[in-house]
Amino acid sequence: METKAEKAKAPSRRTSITDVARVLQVSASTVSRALSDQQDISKATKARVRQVAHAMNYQPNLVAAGLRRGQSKTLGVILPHLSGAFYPTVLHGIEKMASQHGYQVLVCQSHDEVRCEQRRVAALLAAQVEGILIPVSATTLAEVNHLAQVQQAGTGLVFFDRAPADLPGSAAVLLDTYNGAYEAVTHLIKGGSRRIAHFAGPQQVSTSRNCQEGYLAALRDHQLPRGKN
DNA sequence: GCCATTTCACGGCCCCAAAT
DNA sequence: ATTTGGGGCCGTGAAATGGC
Repeated sequence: METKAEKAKAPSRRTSITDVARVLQVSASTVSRALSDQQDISKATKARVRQVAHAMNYQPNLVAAGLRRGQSKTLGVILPHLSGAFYPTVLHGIEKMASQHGYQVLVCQSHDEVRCEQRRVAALLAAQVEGILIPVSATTLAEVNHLAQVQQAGTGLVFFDRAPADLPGSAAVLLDTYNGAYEAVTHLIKGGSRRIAHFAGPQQVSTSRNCQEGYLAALRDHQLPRGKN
């Protein structure tokens, strides 16, 4: 019967630093240090290790490294969807900054649905991500227990674009859509475009409630009737 | 046979000791 | 002083072991 050690040597297993070390007849420690370019390894050894590792198609196991370090160097991003221009642009910025700081990014979609968002949050916590960036789904605003669990786990949590109102202690990067809409309408009115300013209804202005409220507040403050609907 | 407990393996990093 | 080796550790799950 096959032993555990023999199973571990199955040919389908991916190449580890132990395999590279065995070929080079050095220790796994030496391979690890050579591949991470530490100073206390000779140039000749580094070159040999890299050559053999490349030839054996070695890929570092980030899970194992994170296990020892106690950090995964991975961030999770949960987006409602990947369509349109906004979220892909934000994701590009997140990945760029994460990469600059040595972090990987895991991206999931919530499909703008709280149940799906809960599953994605659980999966990212299980993957030991160090932080989660998320614009909460449209149906999450009244149901934030899964997000509170992220905080309780000591995992970083940053909202962007949309954030729940009743989750103290969380960080958020938000667009000021209320004041943006208010300022835009005020600018039109002061520029003499009173008709243009109240031509549309709030739902034509934006799907964002904040934006709609800013629009309506500006009309009210400048004593204009609200738009079509 | 079933259940609970213990042991082991996984991959890579860190620290200390030993060799040169 | 520099380079390398070896053991321990991390969290999890599978396998082995023991007791009933």
